[in-house]
Amino acid sequence: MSRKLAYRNLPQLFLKAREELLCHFRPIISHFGLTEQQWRILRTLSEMEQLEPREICELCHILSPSMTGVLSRMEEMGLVTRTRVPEDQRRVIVRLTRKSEQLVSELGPLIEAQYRVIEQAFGPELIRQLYEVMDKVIVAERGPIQRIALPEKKDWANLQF
Amino acid sequence: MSRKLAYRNLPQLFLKAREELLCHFRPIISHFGLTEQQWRILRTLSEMEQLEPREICELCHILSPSMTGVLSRMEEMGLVTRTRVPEDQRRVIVRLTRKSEQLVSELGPLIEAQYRVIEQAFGPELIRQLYEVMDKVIVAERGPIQRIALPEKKDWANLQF
DNA sequence: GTTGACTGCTTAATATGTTAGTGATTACAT
DNA sequence: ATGTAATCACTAACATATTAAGCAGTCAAC
Repeated sequence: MSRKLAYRNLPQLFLKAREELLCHFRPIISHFGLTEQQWRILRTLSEMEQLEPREICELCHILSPSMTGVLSRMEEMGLVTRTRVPEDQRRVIVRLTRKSEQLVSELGPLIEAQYRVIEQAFGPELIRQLYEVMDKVIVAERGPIQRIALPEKKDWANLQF
Repeated sequence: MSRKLAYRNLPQLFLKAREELLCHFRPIISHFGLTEQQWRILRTLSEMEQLEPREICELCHILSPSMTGVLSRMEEMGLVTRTRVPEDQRRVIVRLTRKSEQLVSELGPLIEAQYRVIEQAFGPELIRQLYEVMDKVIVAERGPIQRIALPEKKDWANLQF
């Protein structure tokens, strides 16, 4: 009767490791009145000039329904502009404003400085391993992963005992 | 005029890698009407017999304000019981119910099976490296990490250009 | 025994995550 | 040309994340 699963909770491990890193950047980002998601978008847009919402979703790992709210708040703050594509009325182009370009040019160096501090503390070798392993997990040059068979669905939530 | 930061967005990389893993477990968990957080709690409680909310917060990486809602929903579903500690009226003991113990004993093996499939696809060596690097990031046998100096706060959000 | 600091859980307010579905628009096959 | 499917952004409903603050219970110094 084994009480413990054979495998440690891997997604939870990622969550913890991510927080261990993020806690060193969060103060910087919130210092400028931004959320972490907003900074991801600003950083990405500063490198890509202009993007459409679904491209930003893909690059920043934010789901489309969240993106709607995030972008409209950023538009209200004057951080981005949204313009419809004339040729395709469904699509939208998102760009940085002068204000947010200025913001990125102030914030970017601070983020980089913090990375250097972290690299110093973690050791460059660990950072290198980190990128390496993460890329192996992500790139995933493997075939589609098998999905195990699931038993018939029981509505545990409403099941009486 | 370098447009790109010298460092890749590491927290975002963790987010992506985590999602790459989680997407293989999410269907299993939601098949039983659970959320990912609920499963984290069930799994932890099944290994620890009984825990107090703040301990669950620590172990499952869920903040206290979220925990309140998650636990009360789980209590309503009959997955956990919450009883106050007589000696200290502030504290609470959370336990699994028979129903949720049953649930874990059904769900656990499925999760393990999926882990084996993933280990197969990723290669055992990658999984080993993964645990190794993650632990290095988390254990953090390093001194307190320096915090860079921040410039005077400007309220960019309301700044007019 | 009061006062004051602290602890543990909760509430409040806002932002985002997650799943499902809608409406308008475009692309495509007939 | 026209009906149909696909695409894209958005809305809705609910759960969780995040920060700040509230509130009752405990503990210790006075």
